[in-house]
Amino acid sequence: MQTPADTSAKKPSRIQARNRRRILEAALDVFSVEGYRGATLDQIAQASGLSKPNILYYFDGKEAIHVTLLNAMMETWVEPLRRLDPEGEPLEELLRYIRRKLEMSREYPRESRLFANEIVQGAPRMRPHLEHGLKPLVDEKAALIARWVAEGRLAPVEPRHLIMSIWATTQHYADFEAQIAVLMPEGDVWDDAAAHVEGMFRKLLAPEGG
Amino acid sequence: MQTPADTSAKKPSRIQARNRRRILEAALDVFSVEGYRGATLDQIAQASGLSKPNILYYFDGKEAIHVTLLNAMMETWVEPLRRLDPEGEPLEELLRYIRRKLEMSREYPRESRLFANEIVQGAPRMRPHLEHGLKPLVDEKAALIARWVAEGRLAPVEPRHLIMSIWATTQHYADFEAQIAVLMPEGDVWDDAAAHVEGMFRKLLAPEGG
DNA sequence: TCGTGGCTTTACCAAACGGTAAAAAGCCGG
DNA sequence: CCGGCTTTTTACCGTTTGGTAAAGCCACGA
Repeated sequence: MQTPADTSAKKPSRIQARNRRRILEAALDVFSVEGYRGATLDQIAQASGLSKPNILYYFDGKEAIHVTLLNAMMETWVEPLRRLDPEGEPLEELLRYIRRKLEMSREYPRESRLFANEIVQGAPRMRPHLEHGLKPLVDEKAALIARWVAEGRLAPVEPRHLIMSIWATTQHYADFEAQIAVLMPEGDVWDDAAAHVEGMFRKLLAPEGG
Repeated sequence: MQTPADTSAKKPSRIQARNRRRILEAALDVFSVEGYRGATLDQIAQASGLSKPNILYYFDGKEAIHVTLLNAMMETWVEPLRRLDPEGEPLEELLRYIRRKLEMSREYPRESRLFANEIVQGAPRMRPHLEHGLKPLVDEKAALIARWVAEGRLAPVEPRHLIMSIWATTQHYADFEAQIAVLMPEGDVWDDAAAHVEGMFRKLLAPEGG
């Protein structure tokens, strides 16, 4: 009786799980390239190998697919920041965070572009999530960094702008991949990027004349 | 006899110039938010105050408007990099470039987002321009920076990744404005950004223990 | 063997899309 | 105030869009 479209139902069958995964996989391909408005259900249908009505059997509509993708992604996306440890050594904690962030850009470029599209276009479907999910976390971690700076364990830096710089430099390699591919010579772009970014933030954050 | 749609014609009348400007202005609003596929001629028509057929009287189609915007923009967009002076003092030249770049993000956020949309979505209509217009310029300036580094007038840095970092950090404030607006406390975001970014790259680039 | 419930397809729809033809309305020098 | 042009509007067109109704398919327990 109840359709698999409403996630509140109890146990998804094996086939439901498989098809929902296939749809989300295909939708990630399409949304991350075309953006929400530019993507079409027909593209997602073709990419997933399912028919359009069949897709609407598993999801309540185009927007539901998009929202599902964004939510699922944000979980893992902010994980690295959440793991920034107040008990750890400040510089090493931040460098580890930066490394992890760059690694995620390399491993999940589609997710990064999905997010980039949503934000560039004004975050119409994510602003609540930003305000109630991301902002408190950023506030918390910014306060932590500010404490580290006050204790002289980090060079003086504006915490929020530091975080912005980290996001900007790391996600750039995924979001602007098309540009990178044209401008960078063949070779280990990601390895060079890791070395460059880590060196850059090490210089910025190292306390004293370390 | 000839329609104003083909730019190869001689003199545009006063009214042609005015309406083409109005269309491009409106189209910039729409394309920079929705991306190419997400934008519609009806939106542009409504935003410009002209009717849809009237818009197609001045431009050969949706794509022609988009291409016109991108070309017009790229001119001014790479200006700052082009002005990087081989005769100048390396650190000051680069910091001036960074300042100018951030200024442009503040002054032309729509243009930045137009570009961001195009690149995130794979640069389908701009790859030729990237290869034949931007790449040679980047190659030239990367060589210049490499020379400065070799001469010991800059701290060792990978030139191309340096340029990427500059673009990433400066454009981020325009492209992800929706996120910035949520996460940053009220106040001079742009002024703080300028101080942060300049300080960051000064530390990165200053030669020796300067 | 027969349902019965979960899954899939076929055949649609109204609205929105980019674009066109041609008539109507301005505009302006003579 | 007229004739010829540029500009604008009206009325469309074929296609694509997100979405729906309903019939068909399929495995499996009684």
